[in-house]
Amino acid sequence: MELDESTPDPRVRLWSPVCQAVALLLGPYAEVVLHDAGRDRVLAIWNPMTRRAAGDPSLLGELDRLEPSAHDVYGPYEKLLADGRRLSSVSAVLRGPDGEPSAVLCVNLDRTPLDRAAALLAGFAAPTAPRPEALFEQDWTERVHQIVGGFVRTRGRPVERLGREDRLAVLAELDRAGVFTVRRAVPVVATALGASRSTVYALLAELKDRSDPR
Amino acid sequence: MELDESTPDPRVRLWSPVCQAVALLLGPYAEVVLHDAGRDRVLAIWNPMTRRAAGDPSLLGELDRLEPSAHDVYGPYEKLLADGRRLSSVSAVLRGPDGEPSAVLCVNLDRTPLDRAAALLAGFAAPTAPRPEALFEQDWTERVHQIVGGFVRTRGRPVERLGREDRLAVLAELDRAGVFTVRRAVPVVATALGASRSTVYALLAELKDRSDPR
DNA sequence: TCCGGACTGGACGAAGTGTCCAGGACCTGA
DNA sequence: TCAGGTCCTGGACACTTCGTCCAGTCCGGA
Repeated sequence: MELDESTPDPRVRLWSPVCQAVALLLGPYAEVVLHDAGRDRVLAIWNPMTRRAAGDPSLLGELDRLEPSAHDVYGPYEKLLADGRRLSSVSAVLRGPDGEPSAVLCVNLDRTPLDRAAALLAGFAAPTAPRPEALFEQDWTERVHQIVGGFVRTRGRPVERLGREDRLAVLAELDRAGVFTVRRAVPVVATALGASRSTVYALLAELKDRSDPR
Repeated sequence: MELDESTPDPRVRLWSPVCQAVALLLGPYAEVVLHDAGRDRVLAIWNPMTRRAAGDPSLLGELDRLEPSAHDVYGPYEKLLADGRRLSSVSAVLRGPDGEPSAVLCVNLDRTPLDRAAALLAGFAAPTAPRPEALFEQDWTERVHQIVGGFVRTRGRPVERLGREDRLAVLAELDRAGVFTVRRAVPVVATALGASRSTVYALLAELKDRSDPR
């Protein structure tokens, strides 16, 4: 475990045993993080999988997805580490005796070994099956223009005359279509929309914070 | 083992040790059958999964699929038992000292437990509702694992034992699938392949200059 | 035991990404 | 016509990701 020794937080003392237990149980492939939700900082961390330590900013957007929920538990949802590892994560809001949120617990489980094991077992002596031939959308540029074009048609006015809301709507659609997971997509979209790169980023930011006003 | 004791066939004495070894190795989920190809009868059987015994007709069409082949080994192919169990089967033509076919060996492996285990592992802590919706290609990470997994299956060896050529082939396939147009794809692929980022780039470069030696 | 090829982590410059800001275009009401 | 908005823009910037390179390590074969 790594702790900020200078400030022995009572919350850490309170929850440390559970965290430690979970960390031990799930072995080297699970990281347990205790967050200070208010300050967006790491309170303590067990089996860290990245370089984060107590006191660091929380990062990783572990607290982003806490949309209202009846129970204080979220997930499991998928996260992707920079080095490519796939994580399954669950989060829980921890409340003090007064019922007020006091910390957030996150458990991040590295799925890679499981995935590998599953693939291994599934492949063991398996019949040489036809490959799951699966192509991506080859020309995503085409797709962008298609979407923009379709939108323009429904609004009945050319790209240059699209208003702010219109552009937001197109961008939302493009985003839903996953266009922005593709490399170099933003400049292409900007051009297709007849807007600048800056504007696209600005609109994108606005979209994000409309759907998740924090 | 069940043998037709009344006719101690020399072929059985000859092949029995191998058969027994295989039967022991693959435990209770594999059946080993020695056929008299000419007479279409069972010569001997280890760990029988059905009621067949030595002397019974071969049934099951185990000898049907022996289309001409350079090597005398066939499969693995899939068979289905009456009770629904999925089998992976391999057959081999066994030849005597004179080079003439003398018997046919079949190993039938019950895949059900493996399939179950694979499903279990794959589902362990799996995200219930992964990331956002997407029309384009929502979980390309999944796709990467599928492609790699499928490939592993055709080669019949786990990821860590793939040779250089194998890896090149997987990468070629991933590339054809357009995986590398996606942001942050390389680290993910590297992890899935159990290789380093450096290696993936190196192999990718080699692929490129094989197809375009300039 | 040594050798050579393949893989690795680390380092690095190049490219791409996202944010910020000081203009400037445009609208709108006075 | 002007003042005060809003929105967009290009440019500058810090930061991340990409792709390359290299010295060191691992490993199988002579």
